[in-house]
Amino acid sequence: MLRFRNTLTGELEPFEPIEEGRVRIYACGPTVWNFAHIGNFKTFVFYDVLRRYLRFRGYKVTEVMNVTDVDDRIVEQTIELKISIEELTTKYLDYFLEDMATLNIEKPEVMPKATDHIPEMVALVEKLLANGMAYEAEGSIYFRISAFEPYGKLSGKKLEGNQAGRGGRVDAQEYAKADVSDFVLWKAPKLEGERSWDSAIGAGRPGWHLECSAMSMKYLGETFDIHAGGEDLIFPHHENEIAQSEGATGKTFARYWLHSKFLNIENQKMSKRFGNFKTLRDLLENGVEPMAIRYLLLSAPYRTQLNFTADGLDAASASLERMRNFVRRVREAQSAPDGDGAGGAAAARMLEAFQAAMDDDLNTSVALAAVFSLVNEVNPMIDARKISDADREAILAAIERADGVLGVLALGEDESVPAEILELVAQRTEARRSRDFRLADEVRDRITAAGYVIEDSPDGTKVRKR
RNA sequence: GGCGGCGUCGCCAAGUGGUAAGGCAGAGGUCUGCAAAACCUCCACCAUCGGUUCGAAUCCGAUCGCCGCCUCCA
Repeated sequence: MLRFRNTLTGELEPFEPIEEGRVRIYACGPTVWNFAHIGNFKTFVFYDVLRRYLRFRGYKVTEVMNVTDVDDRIVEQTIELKISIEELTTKYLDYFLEDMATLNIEKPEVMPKATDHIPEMVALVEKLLANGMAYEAEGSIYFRISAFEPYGKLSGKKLEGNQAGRGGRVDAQEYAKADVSDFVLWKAPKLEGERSWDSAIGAGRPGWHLECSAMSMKYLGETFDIHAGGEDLIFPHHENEIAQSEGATGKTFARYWLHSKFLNIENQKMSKRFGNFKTLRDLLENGVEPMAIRYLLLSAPYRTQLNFTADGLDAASASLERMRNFVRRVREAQSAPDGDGAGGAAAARMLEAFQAAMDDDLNTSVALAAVFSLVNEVNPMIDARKISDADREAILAAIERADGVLGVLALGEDESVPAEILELVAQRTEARRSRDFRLADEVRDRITAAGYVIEDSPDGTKVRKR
């Protein structure tokens, strides 16, 4: 039985979608004003594993990930650079999509932009104005928290003990509010050159939380299954989404709330101030392979704080290498006609353990351990030539199925070796045959330098990338 | 001030009452012309102190240390 830890209750709950066989997910996406950083991608890889696993479990998945293309930072940035919102956000959205592909993150079914949904947001605000949960002040419109009784149910925060501004993040633009805790739904323009939209509720632009409520309801309905995000969004973002959504519809907004913990870099919070702020591109420039990054990001369960380190990347890379070598060995294993089926049985056990682990709130650490158990069981069988054709197929199918969720092996990738390299391999084989090992080693060094690895085996010399 | 999380092998990291998964790194060995890959063997008194229990890394309390959120950071 698949279970998730629901932030709303703190409990591990059996997952049951509203509609049989289909899951509707809303995942908080990027604000496209800059390059996304590695911490962002911990969360986005989590979303990806979530959707892939739901499909593994037979569900049809509809995931909506919003693209925030208007907010304070974007507005300030465009004014400073004297460019349009479109110019800035299109550029960084493109980079973002590239980065997602680099990390083998599947594209969500819907990626709506906030600026394309202004009418939906305005309609939501009108609804809240009509039922008295929102009010206008100096041209802006605010949500009246005192009008929504369950406020705080997600984050467990009580308004009394909560000191607004304690974290030093008070709204710099000082909007007028009836209560410090109230949040803005619609912002009247305050800055020179600030982009605003004319509407029935006045000229302005949407507040932070509004887009998520409007767009999730549009694409997923007033109540949907899973709402996911980073832990920092629990309060105030998701708390406010609940208030304005449920305040408007009177219905449960999202049923399961899943939040991923942040990562640290070398045991330290990632921050520009500490100089340890890393974008995906920074890492790639330093020669880190993308799949090692993905592997590291999912090597710990999404709800644990991950320590992202250079050593960790090296270890991830080596772990991946072991997995890839295993797949290659299984593929090339000589068929044993009298195999006893132990390989196939091990594959079945792996899938069972893998599913049990993932069923437990997506425990990717244990799921990876299941895969390595298979590696550890089957490798000796390969050495002993006990793998039959049926075993091989079962093992490869099981690995493929698991990697459909993990997405780290790139199984379909072209592994062909260029002719120049094959030529060198032939030269070396010739040198070895004439026992000219000096020359053979020299040639091997050249092959290594070109990024290929030589392996001599009883079945002949093999060469592969990297 | 309010709310919450965490301290497990050199590193990463599972395990939430029955006696420590997995990966990386390391040591020794097999195989190899040498390597590589693979295999075999080895590698943890679970922050500290006290308590509950037949039994605790796991529950309770205290202490020390680290971290997150508290109005626009995933």
